[in-house]
Amino acid sequence: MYVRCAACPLRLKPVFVQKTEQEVALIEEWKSDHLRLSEGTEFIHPDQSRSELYTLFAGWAYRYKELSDGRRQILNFVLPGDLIGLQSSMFGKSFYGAVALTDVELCQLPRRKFRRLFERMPELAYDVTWLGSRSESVVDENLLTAGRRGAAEKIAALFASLYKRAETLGLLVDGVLEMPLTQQHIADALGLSLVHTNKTLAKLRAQNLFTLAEGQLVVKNLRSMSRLAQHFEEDIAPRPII
Amino acid sequence: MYVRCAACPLRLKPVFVQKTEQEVALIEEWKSDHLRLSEGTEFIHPDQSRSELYTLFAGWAYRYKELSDGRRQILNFVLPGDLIGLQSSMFGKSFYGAVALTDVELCQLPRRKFRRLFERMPELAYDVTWLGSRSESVVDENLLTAGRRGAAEKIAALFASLYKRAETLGLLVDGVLEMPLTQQHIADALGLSLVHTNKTLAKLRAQNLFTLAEGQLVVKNLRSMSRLAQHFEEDIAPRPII
DNA sequence: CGCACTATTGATGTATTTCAAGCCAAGTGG
DNA sequence: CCACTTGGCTTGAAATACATCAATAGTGCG
Repeated sequence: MYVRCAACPLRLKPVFVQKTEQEVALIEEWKSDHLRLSEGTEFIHPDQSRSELYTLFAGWAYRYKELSDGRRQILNFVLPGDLIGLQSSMFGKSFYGAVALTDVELCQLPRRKFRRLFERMPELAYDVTWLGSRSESVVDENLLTAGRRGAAEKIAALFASLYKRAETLGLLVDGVLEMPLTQQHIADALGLSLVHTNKTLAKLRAQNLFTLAEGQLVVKNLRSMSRLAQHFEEDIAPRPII
Repeated sequence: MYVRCAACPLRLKPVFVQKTEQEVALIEEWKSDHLRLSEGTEFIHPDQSRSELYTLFAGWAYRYKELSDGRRQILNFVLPGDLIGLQSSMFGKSFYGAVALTDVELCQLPRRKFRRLFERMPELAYDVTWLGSRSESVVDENLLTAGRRGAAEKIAALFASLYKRAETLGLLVDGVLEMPLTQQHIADALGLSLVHTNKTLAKLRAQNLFTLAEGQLVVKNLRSMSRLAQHFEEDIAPRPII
């Protein structure tokens, strides 16, 4: 059940910076729990203060904010190896919520030990900062998408970006990405209505750049897809994992 | 000309965590230059690697990204005390650009000393991470705005947010905020066209929630403004400054 | 079976963009 | 001094992208 960092299969993937045994031992010392949550569980609540810092070990999640009348914006999707909950660790409360998109496993890193990290484990502290920075760069790109891309470009940019991230993580099986998003999630991530998302998806499918059925995404021509989206950023590798 | 950290007036403001003399000395040791740039200068260039880490000492700036056909999205506005350039310090290159909106002064913090910060000055490293997190939370909110607020709400949210930030910084003079944004900047920050921004501004002015003329913004009813925008976040204080 | 959730499609309404023109103030070169 | 440009702001009209309303259909589930 419990996954020890020393025996962690995720951190062995080539995307990640490989740590020494000693470093891994430090991380293991920090890690306080290995959580398994089922699909749909909200594990960080807006405006509340209970949440810890987590590394997503398996599954997908997303961060979101919403307006008081219910309009919802997904800020970014969280994939294995990503750190989540840094803001609440620093400010004591979270301005966003986070929800498991599939069943997930989370490595819990208690925030009460967070402050001392900077004195005792500077390497790790650096990695936390690095991951926080990368997370911001993802949100930057999503803001560009929401603000300045048209509906078709938005969808293309989202798919291109997820596909590239999944590829770096070795998550593609014969080019197929198991993508647990409903059209409502896609709409909420892109700032579109559900109906318009559906119609734009239909038009895009006709262009034959990708196939998407039953949660299986295959991008057949990543180059054209990226061109359509004007999306040219690659995922950063190697990167740290905690 | 050169502003020594020990004699820095900015850090004395009540918004900021007051540091001990010793801590300030450490910051001063890190600081390598005090730059003065004129309005319009781009001091961080997308995809390039020359930029350092900076604290904005005086003036306004903004971060932006753009698509290859010229569509531009302003990611956030940078006010005195804000840290900028963290991404380039971590990744070696920047995915965004940064431009001075007014004449500005920047405290330059060379990134070659950045890594060692974590070993030698853990307090400072913590503050850097803190400021990085806050920066992300600002972008989060801007993404919510771009994705899910209508035009009038967008403008109201932007003005409410800037006004609140300025207030915490003590930048208001008799309730007047000297705001160096053109309508094009507002449009680019909100994901609107210039024309629609202008027309929406006209409609909003008719509602008498604020006045804006010649770069002087006065929010007459911040409560109503925030309600219209559904913007309820306060700026975080006290906060660190480097 | 009924219920909830997801995808789909057509019709209609509206928000926003684009195009086009004009205005004003400030700067610049003759 | 003027003629001329430039940047920012403003306005109207037309085009379009996107949202909303409404209805249907398939799927899994208690």
